[in-house]
Amino acid sequence: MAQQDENLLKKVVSHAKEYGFIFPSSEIYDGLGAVYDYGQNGVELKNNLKEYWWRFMTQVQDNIVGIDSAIFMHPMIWKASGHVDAFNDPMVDNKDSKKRYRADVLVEDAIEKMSEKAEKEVEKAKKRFGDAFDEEMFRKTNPRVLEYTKKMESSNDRLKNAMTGGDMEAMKQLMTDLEISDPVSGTKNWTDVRQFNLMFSTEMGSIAEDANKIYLRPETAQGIFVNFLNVQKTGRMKIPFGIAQIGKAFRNEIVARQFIFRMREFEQMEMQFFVKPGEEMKWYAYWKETRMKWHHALGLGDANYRFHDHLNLAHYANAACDIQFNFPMGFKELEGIHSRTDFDLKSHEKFSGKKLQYFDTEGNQSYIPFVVETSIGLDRLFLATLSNSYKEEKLEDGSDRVVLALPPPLAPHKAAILPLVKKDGLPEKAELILNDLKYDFPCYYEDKDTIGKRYRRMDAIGTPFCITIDHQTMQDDTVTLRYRDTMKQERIPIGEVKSKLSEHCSMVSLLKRI
RNA sequence: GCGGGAGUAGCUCAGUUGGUAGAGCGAUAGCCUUCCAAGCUAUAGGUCGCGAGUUCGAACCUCGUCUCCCGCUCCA
Repeated sequence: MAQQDENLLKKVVSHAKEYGFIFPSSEIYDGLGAVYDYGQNGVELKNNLKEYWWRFMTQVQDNIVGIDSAIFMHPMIWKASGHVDAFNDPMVDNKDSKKRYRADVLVEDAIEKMSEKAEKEVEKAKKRFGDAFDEEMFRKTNPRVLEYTKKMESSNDRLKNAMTGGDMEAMKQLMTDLEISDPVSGTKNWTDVRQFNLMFSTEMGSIAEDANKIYLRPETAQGIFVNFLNVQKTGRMKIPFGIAQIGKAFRNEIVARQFIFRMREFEQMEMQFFVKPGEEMKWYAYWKETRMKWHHALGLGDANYRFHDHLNLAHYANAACDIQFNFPMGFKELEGIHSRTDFDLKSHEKFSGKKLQYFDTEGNQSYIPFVVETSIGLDRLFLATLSNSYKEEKLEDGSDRVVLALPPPLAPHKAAILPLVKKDGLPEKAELILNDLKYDFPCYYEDKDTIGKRYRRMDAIGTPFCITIDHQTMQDDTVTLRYRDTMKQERIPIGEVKSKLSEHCSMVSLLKRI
């Protein structure tokens, strides 16, 4: 089973490359790790996925508007958001066990152990002295307990200093002093401690000495938070309301793998929904349900989705879950829904010194709204759609075909216009039909090779319909309409082609299913 | 970053003990063809991932390096 799925991912990767969906970035220079480019078909599919999300959020929901904020933002924003502290991990490897650890976690564990030892001494003494035991005095005077306590305090200080100062040598020294050994190998054979900063940085300003270090945003959400009042005031938005954004984000992943599932440059579709404090759980539940409906409407199979509630909550959240999808690698996070409380707005208020409050005319009071966030990885949605649509079929005549059974509204081309033969005026007739259709639907024209070959090529890029022009067309203005998934054909008048395509391919019909 | 595996045409691969590269499919042009990838002809495309070393001579041997895959690690 796992083997099969592993092969499926491989097949999807090579299919994506072979048919112009996804190419490795900078391929002629051997590629760039965990960065990918979208090709001629990939960009269409991706744009359609964006449209499906954007129209649902900003058009169908009547209290959500969109923005497009810059990737560069004031460095202080990432202090306020907590990313500068939380996105910095000191890592260390044990050379014997080949295991990697977070150095600060190892140190914290060691300190924790010391605390346990000290408590044991106290417990022992308690038993020995019974009622006469003066715990406070014991802690202050017992040499062993004192030593532990002193060492814990100094270690804590050193850890804090090393973390805030980014001093990795001090961190290593602290590990040495605490005699930390690897729980697996038991040895103290460590590599140097190295800082892994998950945010990309660059300098703004062309003179190096004067330049300010700025970050490429690791999430799009902060662009929404810092524009909260701009949008609320200029749009005269009333709570509850939402702000949606689609954009690139960047994370310097230590190991980025599994194709476009985890990339260093990726695209997020985020919506922050601002609500009255105390009502956040109601809206959290609402968005959980609504987002799942949105996914189900795509038709990739309801059983391929599930909720995964977070037990360990991030620093900003009071409730959080993922919508997981059944990827070729198993169920993995596709979308996150978080109740972010007022953490972000409150923090930006503090760091910027500007009020970020909403005046509620009904209650005649102002407050910092609470936020419910939905955040989906566009590239992950792309992978979910692509891998789920990839089908290898054995046909009755024994031949094979590969078909991308994409939801028709998402397909790069809605129809292929195919003259059966390249003579007798068929190509000219086909061109007339193409010219009539191409303003409403992206079409693909092809007059090379046998008709069967052309059908298979269209199957491979997920074109839901093939319109074939034959000799009968010249006589009665009918064409054959071939369905991608069933391979069935029907003959219809040219005049009915448009309504047929609309019926199956329109984004509106998809949106109405939600 | 560590360990293991891999890298030859767009794709799948062959290449015998080292003697300066082949096939099928695909692509392009043309011919032929009335409906599910298989007819005919011609053409293009590779300094064998990259760099060094050994050798008269390296796709093949040695070292380094890059990329990809798997595992560990990390993951808001």
